Amino acid sequence: MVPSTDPGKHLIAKLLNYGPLSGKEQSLLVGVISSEREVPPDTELVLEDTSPDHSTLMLTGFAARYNLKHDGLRQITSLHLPGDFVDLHSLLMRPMDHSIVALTTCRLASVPHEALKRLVTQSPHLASVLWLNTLVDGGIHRRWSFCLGSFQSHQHLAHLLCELYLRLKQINRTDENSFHVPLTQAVLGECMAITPVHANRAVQRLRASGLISWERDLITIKDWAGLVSLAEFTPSYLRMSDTAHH
Amino acid sequence: MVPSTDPGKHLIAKLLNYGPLSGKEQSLLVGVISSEREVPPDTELVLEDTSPDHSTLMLTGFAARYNLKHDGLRQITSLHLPGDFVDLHSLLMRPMDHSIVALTTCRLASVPHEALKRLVTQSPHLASVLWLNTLVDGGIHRRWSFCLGSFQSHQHLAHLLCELYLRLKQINRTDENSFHVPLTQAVLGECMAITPVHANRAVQRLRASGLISWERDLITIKDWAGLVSLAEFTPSYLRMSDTAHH
DNA sequence: CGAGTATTTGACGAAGCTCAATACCTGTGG
DNA sequence: CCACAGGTATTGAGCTTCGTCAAATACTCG
Repeated sequence: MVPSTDPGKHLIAKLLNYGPLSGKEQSLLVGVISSEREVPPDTELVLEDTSPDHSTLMLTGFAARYNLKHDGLRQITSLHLPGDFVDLHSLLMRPMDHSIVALTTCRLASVPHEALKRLVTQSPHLASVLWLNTLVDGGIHRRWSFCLGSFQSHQHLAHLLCELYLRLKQINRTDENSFHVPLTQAVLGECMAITPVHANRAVQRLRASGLISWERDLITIKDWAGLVSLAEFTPSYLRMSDTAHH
Repeated sequence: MVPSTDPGKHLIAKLLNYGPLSGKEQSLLVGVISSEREVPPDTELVLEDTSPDHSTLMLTGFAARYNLKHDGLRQITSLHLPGDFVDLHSLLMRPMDHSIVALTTCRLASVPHEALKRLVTQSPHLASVLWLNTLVDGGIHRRWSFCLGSFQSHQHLAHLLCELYLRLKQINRTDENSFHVPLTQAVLGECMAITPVHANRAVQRLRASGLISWERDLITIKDWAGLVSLAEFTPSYLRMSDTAHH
């Protein structure tokens, strides 16, 4: 397997949104990234109740945190894109209180906890940047709770698409107003706590409203302002300093 | 106003669950707690889009984080009890992406961000403990998302009661199997994203099942195992080392 | 007692679920 | 090139949970 030219690229880009990082800090951080590997869809990356000794960084693909209900229903509590740590919190908070699964083929890297601990002890600034990274995570969780509680399915889907568009734009995975979301409607339903059938109806409602088009896994936003308005979307919770809001 | 005998008491007790703290670390932390005050119910403690220069610690009472939908609906995304920082994250993540309100009369203390920053720079261990505190917060958010998405109202309420019982027990605010929750059913409904009418039906369903009794603001758990089972409650996400599980 | 708030109850409507069937899409082997 | 298989998307009909609206009861404090 050929290693990525720059495994820390997306991570650094994201962290730079949160504040400046010296060249030294960047190289310290990139220096602890190792064990690059690729996994097929549906690979369980981290299981509930385990205590990993490393954190996993996404290089390519989509992954999700989830919890299972006793009847087998899977509730996805967050989606992860390239540049995201799927389990940075496992550094301090063990064992895991949820599982993590690759939703597509994913290229991953590992960061040993031991190396991370050395890093945050030696550099209070890097520590605060990583802390902030987990805080933004928490902010996204709050927003998902808000959406789960407050929105009807089509509004919720609109919000999810707004969030995904900006997060993908941040890592250069958008093209104009289009982006690829290689997830089934069933998986999106698991994010929004609705059935595949109803997720489909939400998709069709957004299509019919003229706000988006959606063919295969390619989503095109035809009316960003309209989508934002429908979703009551306010991007500040994503902490992107430079988001081009069209 | 008479100051508390020990404003940091509940906070320290909670943090000790996460790991040992030296006497010096404890006194450093307690040392930055100041500006004790009391506010009446419905006081807005922190407003969305503002950037506080201090974090607020709960000494007594109940408070909540919330977001507003455009139609005025208030979605509560977390509840805060004595010993909780309601906005520790505001240290690094500004401006606020949600508001915070006192649900009852609350006694509060402030911790200047400047002092906190000095603390976490000087003591990597205190930094990691405070980081972990925010991570547990995030874990609670994930669990609330899970409950919002997966449970029917009575199960969700059962889960909320399990969580409140343990969190109150941790700060010695329980008596045997009873505890006071001075919140209206309408407010509990805002936590679970259901209407007051439906929240009431959930309460009655739990009463009818014989799992709890509930008079005024006094809730008594008559069958902990049954409540836990109904709620599919697993307390690990609260990170209480010493929780007596009955 | 009386006003204001909180809880409770009932009848009906709406959002989303279940079940079942159908269409579509992609890759595979013949 | 076609037929097929498996997964994904789509559609429809009936059902459940929860919302809406309205009214009645109970509790709290002055």
